[in-house]
Amino acid sequence: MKLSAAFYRRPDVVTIARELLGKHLFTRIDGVLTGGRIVETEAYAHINDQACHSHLGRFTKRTKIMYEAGGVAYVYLIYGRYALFNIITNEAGKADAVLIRGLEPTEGVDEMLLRRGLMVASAKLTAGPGLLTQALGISTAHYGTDVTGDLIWLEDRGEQIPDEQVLASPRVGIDYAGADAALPWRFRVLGSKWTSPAK
DNA sequence: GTAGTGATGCACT
DNA sequence: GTGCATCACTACT
Repeated sequence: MKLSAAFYRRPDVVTIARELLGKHLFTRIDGVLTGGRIVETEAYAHINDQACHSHLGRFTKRTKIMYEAGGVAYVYLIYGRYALFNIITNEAGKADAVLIRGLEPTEGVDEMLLRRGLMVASAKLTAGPGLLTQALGISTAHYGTDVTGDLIWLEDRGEQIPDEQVLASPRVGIDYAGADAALPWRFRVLGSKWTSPAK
């Protein structure tokens, strides 16, 4: 079952990030279906969280889309090379987001290998947020794409990840956020080799 | 361990 | 308008 806009428009972004584990993310880019099971996410909240691009009402061209109602993609370029894929949550004007960091490939693995320039499927295929976007064909061109549409969407396949298989830990690479960097808003499925390699 | 990449945002004219 | 510091990362040694 495809996740509806109502799923994303709930107020608690941390809960949404937790619930996205075990859901499936699909893209149909250039007519090719690719996708997999989400095994790692991070929550970013617009209030009380300096790590979030939209914190304290920062409203710029880049973060504009975060102020839309939940259910659209926020894709942005980092370090000049890599696209990172976020899903906007909460209602319009409340700029929360969930970053998708880890994906276990299930559909269109051959196409993903092609996009990544690899010969065999390994953890390298989607090991890291910048690589899974490459594998799925997501780029900054998909900034603002509706994630309940036919280009990029998420599905609930009835799988629940039990709490004892979920690891909550501090987020990655956001030391600049000071004390907020310690918030345990990164969620991973324990034991998956498809979670990102970063500390 | 370190190099590399370029859009972005802000300070300054 | 120009300049430049910053960055939620990956590839390579």
